[in-house]
Amino acid sequence: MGAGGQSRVPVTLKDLASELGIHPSTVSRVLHSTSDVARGAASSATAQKVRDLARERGYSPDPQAKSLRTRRTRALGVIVPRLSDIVLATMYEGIEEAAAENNYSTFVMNSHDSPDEQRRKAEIMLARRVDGLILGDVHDGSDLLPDLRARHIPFVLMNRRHPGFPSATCDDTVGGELVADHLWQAGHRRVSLIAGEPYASTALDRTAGFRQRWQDLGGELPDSSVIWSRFDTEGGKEAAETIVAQPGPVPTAVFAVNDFAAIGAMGTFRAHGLTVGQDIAVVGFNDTSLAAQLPIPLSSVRSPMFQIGRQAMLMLRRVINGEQVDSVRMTPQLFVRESSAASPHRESQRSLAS
Amino acid sequence: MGAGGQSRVPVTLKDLASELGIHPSTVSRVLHSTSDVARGAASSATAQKVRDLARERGYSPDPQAKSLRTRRTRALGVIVPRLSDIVLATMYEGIEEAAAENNYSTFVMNSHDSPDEQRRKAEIMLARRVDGLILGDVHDGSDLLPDLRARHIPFVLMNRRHPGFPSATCDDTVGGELVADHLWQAGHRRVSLIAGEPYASTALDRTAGFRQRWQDLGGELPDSSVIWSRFDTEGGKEAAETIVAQPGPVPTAVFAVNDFAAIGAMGTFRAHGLTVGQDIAVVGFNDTSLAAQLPIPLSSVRSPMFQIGRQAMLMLRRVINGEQVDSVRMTPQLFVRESSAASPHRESQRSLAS
DNA sequence: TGCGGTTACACAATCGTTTGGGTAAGCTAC
DNA sequence: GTAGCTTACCCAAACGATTGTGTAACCGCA
Repeated sequence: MGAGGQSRVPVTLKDLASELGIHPSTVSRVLHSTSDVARGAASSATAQKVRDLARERGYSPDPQAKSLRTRRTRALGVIVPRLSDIVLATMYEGIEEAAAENNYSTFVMNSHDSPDEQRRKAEIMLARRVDGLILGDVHDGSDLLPDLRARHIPFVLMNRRHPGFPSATCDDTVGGELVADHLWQAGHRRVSLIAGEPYASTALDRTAGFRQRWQDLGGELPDSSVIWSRFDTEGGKEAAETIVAQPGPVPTAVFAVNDFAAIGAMGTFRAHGLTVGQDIAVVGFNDTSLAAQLPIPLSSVRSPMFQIGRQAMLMLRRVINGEQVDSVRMTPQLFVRESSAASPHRESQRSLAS
Repeated sequence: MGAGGQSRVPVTLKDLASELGIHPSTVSRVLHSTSDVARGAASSATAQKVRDLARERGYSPDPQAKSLRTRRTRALGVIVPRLSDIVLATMYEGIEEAAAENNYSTFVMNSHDSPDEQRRKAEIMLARRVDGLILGDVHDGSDLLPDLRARHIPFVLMNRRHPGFPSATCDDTVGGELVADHLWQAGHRRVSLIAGEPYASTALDRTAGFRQRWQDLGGELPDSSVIWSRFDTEGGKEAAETIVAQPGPVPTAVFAVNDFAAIGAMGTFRAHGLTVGQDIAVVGFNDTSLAAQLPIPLSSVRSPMFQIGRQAMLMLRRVINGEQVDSVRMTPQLFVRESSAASPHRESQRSLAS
């Protein structure tokens, strides 16, 4: 039987009203009024009877009818490249938690990082009349954003930022700087970057942060040492192949802007006879739950993914309520593990066995 | 601007009707009729004018108004333990694809594998008046299921099955058998299982399938060699600690019913000086994208996660339409990689260095 | 006694669709 | 010429909530 008792056809305001011999509008006002005294709507005795009966019958207002009248659905649309990316999935968990706390529900869709799909999915969400959108897959120079703004649609960005629009992100620039400091202090001088997708602000900022700090420290980072790649293991693998195939000595350290790319790269290095953590240092980004658990634990920059999701939802709520909001950039933290704990070998001019 | 042209306040049937000087109901019938001749509702000339104007104004019917009238929301509820589990996230991608193809939208929520939360989230979904539920987190002996059935709520199970209810799953029993065959043929005789959570049919079936086949082959598998654990890396790590701490020789092979548990276990074995793939074979389950890319590539049973998600959605659609459906169990496939490619050492009675 | 002010409700319109039932006009058939 | 059938529409009642505007009844008070 449980708490619900809800039958197939839900009970309506009218049902409650006729059972109590009063008008539906009175029931509505009682159940609706935030203050516990139903302000001028009903006597406290009636109010109590209404509330008791509502509870007993398991009344829950029909959201469709409510939305029709109020023009608010209390539903949000979330668009991410793919939910099977644990980074976005974790952010979504933050969104869901904050949404549930605020009586919002969320639709999620995958755009596979394709601008066309992104637009299509956004239109589907809007056709559903969501109250606002959280976009987790903005591309550099997207034309969807100004479009949405022109149509006065409430939205915020998540994970990736875009100038002129509110976003909840990790401070990726700082994240890149942390890695530069760490590798420099460990004595590395010859490094390569697995830089991610050039249309994503995460990749751009992490790379830029690293590069700027590295150069400030006196390091060199030629363009050829910055390899753009996909964010997954396959992308990291390919980038690592490129790195080992380049003329000259192999770098003593590699910074991959994503843990999965880092894992892919580790596999490749190992296949080429390099021991990660000894012959070559590897640092990832996001500190996904896997990083610390890998056979060779991976150094990684922890970004507060769950909190970013929460923030994004809370920001969107404020945008929906017509408030002005500022972007937030949450501070990351570097966790150094075995994959980059050692200093580079002296005889680091060694070339590959293969 | 763009394809939409949709302004802030969407255009309604009445808008179109008054602009054409006809009645809203006529417009509705024209836009509604599936056959391209609007059956008796309007002349083909009028019908064409209606369709043209609808397209031009970017009309899209208000789903709330429609639902209010039709008592169907074309929304589905999906409940999973957690979306940051790539297995469930991948299944969800399958659901989303199939849902989009059928003009359904989906709400997803995380239950964290807690029966209380599962029930709470289900009630939230039902309060939203979803047309049906996909449950990806059923526990053995759940009382929610009969409850939902008594309330005539359409639902299907996904990933985990439960006797008497329709589900889309991997054939986990076969999966376990595949691993037993593989390890037996490779010459292993002393194995341990990292068996997962005992309330999940996935864990139970994979374990049972392995165990049955192993015994059929003439192997022994004492209860003490079956370690129940969480599905994540941490769980795998702890289970592996238990295994190496047990009296007697370390097993030559370990089957973890989940890739993440397998990865955690690999880390532990390595920390104990065992080389995975040489001193100890490890096999995982699900063949997540990571498995093949690990520094030591992980043997794993591939379950068609995406297809399971698709199937679940298609089954639910049929349940919603009042059809009778049977459970589907999709066939898994074993991929043997370095982590279990070698045969056990001769002098496998060796004990740990630590 | 009568007046103004509250209290405690009821009434009805409205949101945007869908859908069962009209009905007027035109045509066919006899 | 009219019965009967189509064609091409219109009308109005829902669906379940919210909300602006009545309005009786009652109270206090002069």
